[in-house]
Amino acid sequence: MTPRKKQPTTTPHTVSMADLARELGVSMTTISRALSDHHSIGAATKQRVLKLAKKLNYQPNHLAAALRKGQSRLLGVVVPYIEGKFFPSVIQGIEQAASKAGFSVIVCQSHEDVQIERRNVETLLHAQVAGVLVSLARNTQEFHHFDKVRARGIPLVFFDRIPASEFVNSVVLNDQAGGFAATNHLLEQGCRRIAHLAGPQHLNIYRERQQGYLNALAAHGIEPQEELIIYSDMTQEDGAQAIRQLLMLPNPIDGVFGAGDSVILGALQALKSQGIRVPQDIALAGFSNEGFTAITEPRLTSVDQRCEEMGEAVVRLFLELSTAPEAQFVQRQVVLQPELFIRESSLQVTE
Amino acid sequence: MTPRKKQPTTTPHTVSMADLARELGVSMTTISRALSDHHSIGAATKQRVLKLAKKLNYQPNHLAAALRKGQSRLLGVVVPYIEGKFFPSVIQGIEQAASKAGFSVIVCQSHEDVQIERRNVETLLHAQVAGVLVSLARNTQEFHHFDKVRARGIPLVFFDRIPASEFVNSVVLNDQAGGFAATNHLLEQGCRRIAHLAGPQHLNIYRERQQGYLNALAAHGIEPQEELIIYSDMTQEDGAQAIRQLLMLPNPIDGVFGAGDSVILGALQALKSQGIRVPQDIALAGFSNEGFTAITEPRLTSVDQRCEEMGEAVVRLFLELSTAPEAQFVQRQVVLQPELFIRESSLQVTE
DNA sequence: CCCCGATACACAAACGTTTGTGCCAACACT
DNA sequence: AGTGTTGGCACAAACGTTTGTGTATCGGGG
Repeated sequence: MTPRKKQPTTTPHTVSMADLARELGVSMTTISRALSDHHSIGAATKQRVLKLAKKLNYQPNHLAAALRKGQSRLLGVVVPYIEGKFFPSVIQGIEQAASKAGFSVIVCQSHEDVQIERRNVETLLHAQVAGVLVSLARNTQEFHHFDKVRARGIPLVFFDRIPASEFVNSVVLNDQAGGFAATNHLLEQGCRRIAHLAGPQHLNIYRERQQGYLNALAAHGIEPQEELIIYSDMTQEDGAQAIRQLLMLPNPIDGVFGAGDSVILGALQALKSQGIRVPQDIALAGFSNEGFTAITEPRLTSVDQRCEEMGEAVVRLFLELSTAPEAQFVQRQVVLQPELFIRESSLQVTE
Repeated sequence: MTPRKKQPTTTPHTVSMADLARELGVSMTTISRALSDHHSIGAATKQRVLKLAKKLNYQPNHLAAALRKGQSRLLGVVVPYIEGKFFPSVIQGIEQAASKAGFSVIVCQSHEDVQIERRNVETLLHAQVAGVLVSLARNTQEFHHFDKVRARGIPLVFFDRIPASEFVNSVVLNDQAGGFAATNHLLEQGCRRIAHLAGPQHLNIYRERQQGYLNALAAHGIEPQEELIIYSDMTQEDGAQAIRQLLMLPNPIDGVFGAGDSVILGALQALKSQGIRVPQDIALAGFSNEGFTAITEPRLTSVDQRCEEMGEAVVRLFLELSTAPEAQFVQRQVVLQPELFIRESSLQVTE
């Protein structure tokens, strides 16, 4: 009875640096340095190591490296949600730029809940990420959960939805320019009484969009009217509700600029159900350039947010922070320029 | 001159188990076991450890644990894309179930490219994930890049888009039942010549949906017609193109079942631009229950895919595989039942 | 001939956990 | 009193890297 070896159903023992070292009769130091192209290793040795590594299909254990070096090649991202167009596109930009720099990306959703946002940040720290990239939940008004990130000396970058009046690094769209462009466009199309469907004012983006709206009115010498500004959470239903409210005003409106596309979609549906023509009676313009803006009838004019550029910019900022740690103490803000996509919902109002 | 201590601008030295041990005058073993609720540690000691850990704000280094234990608490997900509704929702389900089980989730997009898919798998293995969850890219016809995953003994679960004729664990929707339900519904509404906008046949989901279509026809004693089945990549433009082609047939059609919502959206737009009424002249039904199905006019009937349930099921399957490694050698397939959402695009065709 | 600086590599100590094994005391049982 | 059992803890070796320091050999400049 030949003592047959037990089947290696156990862990297939991934090949480690130690194996390479034994095989080549050199020390692990040499292996490590050869693989990371250290200058103190001869070209010939490097070649031998590389060759053997390929032959044995050596896979570096990044965990061990991360443990030893105290930092991983993982990037953590926290976003409110990943439905719609904006965040997926930004994430796409982040992934692309990150992978170029040799980083992988973890994505977490806060679902607009600061509680979950807190947990997400914890999760990411647990995963020993090298950086944390955040777009805030709607109800985040307090930012202590990010202190831990800074305390660990990990770069922290906010994008799009950033903390108000905090000393942070961030990438944002010039929302004010976007709001201005959209409103200005409506004005140029002949609108004179333009309503604004505004978002929660503690979020920078909605404040800025509204400011753009106000500036555009001012630029055309039009006095803003309080009754024309409707605040809400920007859902589709909110948009319909707002329209019902606006239609009850004595002086009819002739245009609406919404700080989001969903709210404008709701407005459009409410208008159509009342038999009001868009854009002939009331012109519409939204914000975000969501996919469905090209589906509705008429198609919706909207402000595009340069999503992928934003993702790339976020990663660039992260890389700067991580290579120059002293830069932690200066505040950086990158501002991207939006672009207005003009479609039928706002065209040919006059003539 | 008091010799003031140098500012600790250096690494804030995160508190480790060693610190706890020193503070409490016990060994690290005790700390580790107390924290993981090991039975050989006294209740009193556990309390002391837990209390101190909280007080010092001890954060476990999961990297070290993963290194030691040879497995992390990270789950890798590869999907073709994260736009639209389906994948975000599935991911949502995955995240939820995973976080309950103490896992975090990394998401990668293959962008429908098998090359990138390969790289994604590599990335995930580098990140030392505990499991790999995949929905295939459109052009993935060969599966060797997944061998490495199995070789490392890491659970591998496919969902929705799964390899044809491979020995794998998977979670899928009963696409055939979905195709049947949609087509059957059109038939019940009075349609008799129903076209099918089919997808790439090497993808299981599209084959199944088509089979459901054929079965429904057969169940009503209707002979399928080759000319009524149009194959494409299922984009919006493909849908419009297909309609143009179908309208040139001598015998007019009275219904269309599309294997996706985008392709049906294109069809709807093409029909409307030709002045053909939906659903009076031609009824429509799609697949996926995308968000925009409730926006179009008329709203689109569509098959819902139980996205979140799928995500949960995927994680459940992963957990089974990882706790019972011998189960690696049996094939498991979970099948979810779809649900038909009936809207105006298919209603009241007759009478 | 001596010293200096490269060049090329090895030693060994980290990084922060987990875990098999060993030790000791206390207790219960025959 | 001797034997077995159990509870409670410590020792030390892993896991797979990275890296500061040490130490040869060699060539060339003084």
